[in-house]
Amino acid sequence: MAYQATPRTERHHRENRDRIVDKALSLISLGGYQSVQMPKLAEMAGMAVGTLYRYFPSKEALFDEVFRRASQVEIDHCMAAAGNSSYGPLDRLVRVIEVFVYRALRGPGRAYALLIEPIALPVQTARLDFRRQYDRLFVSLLDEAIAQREIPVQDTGMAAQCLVGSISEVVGRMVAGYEMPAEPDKFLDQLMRCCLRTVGVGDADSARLVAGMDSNRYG
Amino acid sequence: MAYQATPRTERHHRENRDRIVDKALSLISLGGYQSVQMPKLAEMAGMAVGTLYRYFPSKEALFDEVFRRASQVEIDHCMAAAGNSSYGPLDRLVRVIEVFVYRALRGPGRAYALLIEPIALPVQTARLDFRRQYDRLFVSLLDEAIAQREIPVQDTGMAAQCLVGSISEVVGRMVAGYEMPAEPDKFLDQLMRCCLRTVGVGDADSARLVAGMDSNRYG
Amino acid sequence: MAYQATPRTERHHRENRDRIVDKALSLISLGGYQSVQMPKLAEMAGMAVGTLYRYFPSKEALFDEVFRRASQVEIDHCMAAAGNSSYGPLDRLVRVIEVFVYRALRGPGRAYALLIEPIALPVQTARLDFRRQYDRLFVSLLDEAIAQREIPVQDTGMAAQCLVGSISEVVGRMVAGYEMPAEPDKFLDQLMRCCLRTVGVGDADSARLVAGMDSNRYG
Amino acid sequence: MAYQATPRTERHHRENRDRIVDKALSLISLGGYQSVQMPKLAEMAGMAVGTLYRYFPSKEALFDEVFRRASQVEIDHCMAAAGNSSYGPLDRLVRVIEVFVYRALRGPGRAYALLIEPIALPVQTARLDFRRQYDRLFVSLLDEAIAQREIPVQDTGMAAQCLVGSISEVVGRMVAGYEMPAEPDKFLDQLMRCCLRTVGVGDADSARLVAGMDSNRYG
DNA sequence: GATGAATGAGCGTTCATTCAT
DNA sequence: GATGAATGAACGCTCATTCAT
Repeated sequence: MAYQATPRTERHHRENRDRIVDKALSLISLGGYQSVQMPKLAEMAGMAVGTLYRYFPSKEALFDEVFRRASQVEIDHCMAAAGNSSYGPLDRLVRVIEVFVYRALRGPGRAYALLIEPIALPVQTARLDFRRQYDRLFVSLLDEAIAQREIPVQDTGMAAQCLVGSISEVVGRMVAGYEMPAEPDKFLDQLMRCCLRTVGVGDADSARLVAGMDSNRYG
Repeated sequence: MAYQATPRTERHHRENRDRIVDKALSLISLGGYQSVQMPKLAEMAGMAVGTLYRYFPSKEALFDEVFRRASQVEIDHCMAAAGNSSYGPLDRLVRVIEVFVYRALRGPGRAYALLIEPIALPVQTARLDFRRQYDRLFVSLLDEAIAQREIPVQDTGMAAQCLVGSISEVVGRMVAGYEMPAEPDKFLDQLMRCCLRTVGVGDADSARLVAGMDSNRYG
Repeated sequence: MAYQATPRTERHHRENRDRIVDKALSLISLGGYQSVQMPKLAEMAGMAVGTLYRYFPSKEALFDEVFRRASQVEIDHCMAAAGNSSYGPLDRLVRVIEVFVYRALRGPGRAYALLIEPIALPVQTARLDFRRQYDRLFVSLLDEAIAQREIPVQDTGMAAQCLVGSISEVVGRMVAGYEMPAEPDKFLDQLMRCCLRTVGVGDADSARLVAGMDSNRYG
Repeated sequence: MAYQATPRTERHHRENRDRIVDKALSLISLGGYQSVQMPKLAEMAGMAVGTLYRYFPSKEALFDEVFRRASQVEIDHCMAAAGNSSYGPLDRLVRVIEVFVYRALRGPGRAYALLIEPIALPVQTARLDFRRQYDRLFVSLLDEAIAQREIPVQDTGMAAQCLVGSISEVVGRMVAGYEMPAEPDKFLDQLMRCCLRTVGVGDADSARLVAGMDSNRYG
């Protein structure tokens, strides 16, 4: 056999790395970053402490990776929602926000860790990157919406940041208190109207956009 | 002796307490909450470790005080901007946002600590309180603006949270990177337009509102 | 007035000293030696911490004094019981043991502190002195009993130590657990028989000696 | 390889644990429980502080183990002396007391720590257990002696406590002062007579029982 | 490559004692 | 003589990291 993309050791290595990240994310989702202790994590991942350090030079580097991976999963879900080109850009923006919010509500521990939980400064950079990815997603949708004259001309970079900030603030406050809103749909509806106003869509037009939302679609 | 508001011991006590809080805030502004170690702080404040504990029962209690004091200064500035009743509610909202942003830009370390710096959970509560005070301020201005038909009827609680989130996000990203925007005035102008759109003010009307802004007024 | 045994300052000094010792004994009786903290004690005694150190050079010295005074009170009660010369020496021995046991049962915290509570080594010396005083009391009663042929000739020093040990052990176990025996009178009766056997009095003769016991006599 | 009772790591672990306990007992024997400080102990045991905590979850747990081990050695010696069924129960009682006393005289530091040294309350429980084991040993011998009509019917539980108290008191005073009696044999003889009287054996009969004692037998 | 026992600097906190006022 | 704020050495304990096997 001439070609072997992933020889046994390499696959093994990747599997171990994945297992570490997985278990770390589990711990973080349950008890936050500070609940992760290297010996405990090693045991959960079925390996020795020293082995952890073959895969990650430090706890911080591990957290960075965990953070980036978990973020990427969120981003991917939102990208998927944004990518369905059979809808207009504003409809897709609405879908993205829906996905963001509903996923946060269903995995509040993870959302808390990604959005607001205290973490070492260097990892904060990753959090900023995470948010910047949302920016880019929003910017592209807003630029498209402007091109199609669905919303007025505006500084889309700034608008995107405001969207990220608004959604994070509202969702973050909820998950920080581990309280779910009494009527999630109505709550989301109000948040959505604010977000749409932020990009120049009046409440009259919002009504049509949010009409088709169905919370059961999102996992 | 007719007047002795603060006898020597009382003044001394307050001065020590203030010095501790000051030094702690300095440390926090430079290296974040986690960089504050009681022995180090004691040395900086020119006293023994035990003395720290005469003033604060625990590190956590100290952080709480530091946070609340610093927050209160910010809130007070914004309240002052909101209180000038010779202007309409929207004008005052614009002034509050201006103050919020300019103060953050001039004291980025402090703003970072107040807005986004990782911190122990119990102090997070104080941070939430801090944000809720902004909420209340915004809600009262927005309710007034609705009553005067300056903005459309809306969920002002949600709008207030979105304002806090938007401003915090935008300002926080700046101070997290310790980068100042190239053109602060133009930058603030864009942020203001977003905030105003969020509460239902179109860009056409924004122009008038932001016209009178003068960044030199704020310290 | 030519003679003044206790000038004002001296009386004041003694009163302060007494108050310190009293309060310390209260604290000890409630929470043990380790519950005594100098600042707390100073407050209870209505004086400053520094003043405590004008009366006692160290905490240990204070404990020593407290221990000796409290011991002396116990010893005095037992001496009183031993001193009533209208009874025979064995009757008086029985009375002394009764007093010892009943007082311990009524003030278990104090008894625990005097008999078994862990304490700094130098104060242990005072505890040994305390026990030696009981020795002497027992020795004198036993010598008298031998002279009157109520008990056989024996090493009364050794017998006295065994009495102190037996009573302390039995009482100490009770107060250590803060459990009172279900039937104190019967319990004391059994202990008394053991003690009397130890000095050579058979159970037949014990019966007569313990007959007149009345627990209501002792405070 | 047919036999490997203790693989290297296990043996190593046990050796370390033993070394810690040994060093702790040395420190205790010299300076008492309160003289044991974890950093100091770690140094003496040739390991880091953290390593101590791999073997014992807390200082208290360590003390508990040290106390129980040292106690068990004493108990075992006494049990051995009690178990030689070729002698009658009273003879064996005498042997047990002999062993108790002689061992205390030869290791006064250890005896002091086990019997009277001040110690944290939780470990006091272990000390009480230690004494209760002696109780049980004495009770079984006394019950047997009553069955064989060697001693009169009596409350053997109470008698056992009195024996433990008497012996501890007498031995404890000696070791507390680190003074050895001038004539150990005669001293033991007197103590023995007291103990025997306590269980109802007159001095006349004691003489026979103590006749065969030989202090050189005990280590 | 994997192991996991060992490390030790560092933490927050306590409290008997001191000494300037 | 009295004060009580200040002291600071010492405590038990943690846990990310290392390295001999």
